[in-house]
Amino acid sequence: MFKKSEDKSYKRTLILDAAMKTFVKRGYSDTRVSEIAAEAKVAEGTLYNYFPSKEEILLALFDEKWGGIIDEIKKKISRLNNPNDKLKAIFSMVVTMFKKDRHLAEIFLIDIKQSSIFLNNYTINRVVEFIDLIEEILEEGKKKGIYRKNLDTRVAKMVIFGAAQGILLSWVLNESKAVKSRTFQFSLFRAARALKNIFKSGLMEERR
Amino acid sequence: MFKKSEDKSYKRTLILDAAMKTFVKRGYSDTRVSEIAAEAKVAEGTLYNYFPSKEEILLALFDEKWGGIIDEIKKKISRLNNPNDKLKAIFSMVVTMFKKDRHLAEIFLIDIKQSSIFLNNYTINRVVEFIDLIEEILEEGKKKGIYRKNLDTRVAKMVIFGAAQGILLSWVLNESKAVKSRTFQFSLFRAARALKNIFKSGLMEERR
Amino acid sequence: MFKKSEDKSYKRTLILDAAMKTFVKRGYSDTRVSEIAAEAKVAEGTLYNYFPSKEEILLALFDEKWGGIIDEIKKKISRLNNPNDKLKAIFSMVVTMFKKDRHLAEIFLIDIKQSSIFLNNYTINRVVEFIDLIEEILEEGKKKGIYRKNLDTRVAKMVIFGAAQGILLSWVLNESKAVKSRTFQFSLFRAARALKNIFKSGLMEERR
Amino acid sequence: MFKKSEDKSYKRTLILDAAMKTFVKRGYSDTRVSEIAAEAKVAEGTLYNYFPSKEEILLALFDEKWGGIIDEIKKKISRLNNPNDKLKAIFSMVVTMFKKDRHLAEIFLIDIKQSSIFLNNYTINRVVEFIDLIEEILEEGKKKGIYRKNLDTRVAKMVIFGAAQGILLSWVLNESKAVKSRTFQFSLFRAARALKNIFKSGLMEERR
DNA sequence: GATGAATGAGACTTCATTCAT
DNA sequence: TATGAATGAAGTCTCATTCAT
Repeated sequence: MFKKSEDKSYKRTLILDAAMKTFVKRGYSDTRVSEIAAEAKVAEGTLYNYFPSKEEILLALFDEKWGGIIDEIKKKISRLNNPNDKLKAIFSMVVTMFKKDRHLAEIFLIDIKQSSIFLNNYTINRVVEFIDLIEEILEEGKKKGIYRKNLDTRVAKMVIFGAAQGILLSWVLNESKAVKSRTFQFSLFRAARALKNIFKSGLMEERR
Repeated sequence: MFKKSEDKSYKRTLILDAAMKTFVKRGYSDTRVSEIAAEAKVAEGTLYNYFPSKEEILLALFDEKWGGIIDEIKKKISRLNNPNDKLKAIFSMVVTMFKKDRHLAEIFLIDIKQSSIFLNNYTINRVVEFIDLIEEILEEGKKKGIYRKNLDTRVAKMVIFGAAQGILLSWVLNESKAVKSRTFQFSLFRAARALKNIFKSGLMEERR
Repeated sequence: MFKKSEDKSYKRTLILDAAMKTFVKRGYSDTRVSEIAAEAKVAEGTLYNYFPSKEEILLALFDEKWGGIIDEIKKKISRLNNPNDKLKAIFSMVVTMFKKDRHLAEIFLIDIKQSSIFLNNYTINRVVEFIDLIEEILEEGKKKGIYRKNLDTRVAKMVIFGAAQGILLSWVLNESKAVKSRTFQFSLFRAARALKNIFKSGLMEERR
Repeated sequence: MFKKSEDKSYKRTLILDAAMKTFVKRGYSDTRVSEIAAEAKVAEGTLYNYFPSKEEILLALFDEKWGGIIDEIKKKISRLNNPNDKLKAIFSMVVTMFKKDRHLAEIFLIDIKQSSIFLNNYTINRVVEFIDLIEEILEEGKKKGIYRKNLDTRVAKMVIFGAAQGILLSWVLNESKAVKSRTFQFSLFRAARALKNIFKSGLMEERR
């Protein structure tokens, strides 16, 4: 009762959350509409009162969940000057948000290449937007003499993005306990700190 | 004719190559058995003379293609001493192989998390094996005083693995031309060199 | 307000009219209950306060709209003696009514054979009643020596009924403009006159 | 075995025949794909090896069954001169064909107005083609002084077409035994002869 | 009574797998 | 062994009907 009146799109959110959970767990193609419905605790038909198709659920998911993050990130870093602080702010926000909304982390990992849904679709652009944002910061840092003159920013942005994905993957798999290995055992915050160090100083021991 | 008699599993290879190409292009779930058959230029029924199911094709693929790489990598780095050289050798081999077999690069990108096929399955272990190989090298480097004492190797290995994935993604997307953006414009070799620099010295300008 | 209180079954009529319009436009099976509700400007649930099911709406429609016509026709021709006048009266009434209520014409065209609803159902009997009425008139005309002795009345009634359907179809299609062809271009009254001539004298030039 | 090799599109024909039977019995929208499959004694999936959708089955049906008749009719009447003979030939062929292929008669009765499939679709043109063919013959008859000068050919063609439909409807319903009434009891050939008489001399007793 | 969101049975269609040739 | 038509389980989606408000 309470929740319902609190937000007239309560069910819509329920469905999006359920979809996110299942898309991430099994992948888009292997997720059954019936699974999303069961997870959301509504009838299958109800999904179609809120979204015209399974595909539109995925697109809405990207648009609303992921798009929101980017907008927040952009607002935040616009108030910062130092490129280092900006990158740090980005990671800090991403990590914080992911800690808050576990499934958000997982959407970061959905394979953006495979599905033809994404290509020729503006949704992927929100991801590209994020990636290009990193490149801008790196370029700015080069101009200000903070980053190496010979830093290849086009490569670096993918490295940073990939690295972030890799860490999240570890974290997600670690908690899902699906894989038992030394590989996956760490806290997200500790990982973010380690990541910062790697990009700050590389892997090498300080030369004297 | 000739080829056929040369190797009694000629068709098997044909099918595996076709499967790799299509799995990578459309993802495992979105690939139709008929597509694999068409790509391999055999009848659908023929596939089932060589593999008991579609899933087994994927497993064989990982096992033979990817597994082969790991074995080669292990052999190669066992002859090296310096951890830096080992990492460099790994990347060099991966890059070279990917240049040679374009689709191999793409399999690297198949979402290893999504498919429930992979979890609870020994196949993922070949990937984990690769990732853990990196950790071993990093640990060795720490012991030898080459890498920072405070390097979190569990994080670092995922960062390196993710970074490699990110670069490959750029490369693959770049050539598919599906996405137009500053994001994806570079050669694989240049990228590998840039990656090395990032991990060697970080992003920062050398302090004097 | 006024209309509402004027007739406690005001909504019932609204719904029947809306149903007729949509059944005719799209056919019974392809008409959605939601379309009827929208056309009637009531909520879907409201329909079920007046009719127990979609099917019952169709049956009520036939019964009340079509049945009314037949009753009127029967009353009218009971006051006539000459079979020719009777047939003429029938056509005249049908044409006049169709001009007044466009959709009534269309219901005449609903395929009475297709829907299993109609078979084993008394509704079709109102149509059969109409058809048999024609036969009775023809038989009467034969007895009175007005129609040919060798006229096969069982065939003739279907011919007349079919002819009337054909003309209405032309008229309806003509106005819907859906089909562009010489086929469909004429006024209903002119058509009725032509129909009369055909049945009066056949197609042939008068022999002298 | 035998049948199969006799015609490589044996199954296709089976399916078309089954579809015709069921479409006619229940109407297009109320026919389930599973019913067609059952009638054809093949699996549901098999239908989709021959037709891309249920709708395409209907279109193929019209095109091949109905289209074939029109072509044959056109060829036949092109060898005749007298408009009366032409009309007679048309009816004779239609009747003969319908006697041979019972279901063909029924397709003649499928509601050509309801389904939006037919409008804006060339299929309906085959029906219109048939109807216009009648008009041409009537016009020719007028020019040659065989038919009445004041015959409205646009009306007459619909009357003739409607009449033919009416007769076929009687015949079909008669055999289906679904409706018990004096209405439907006659042989097709006798009906055709009666039809000819009606159009030749009208309903009226010969005036002396 | 009126509403329209929720429901779920059942429709069309896909596609991995089988099997007769 | 190779083929590809046939199969049918299972998927996505529709829509008549119900029911809480």
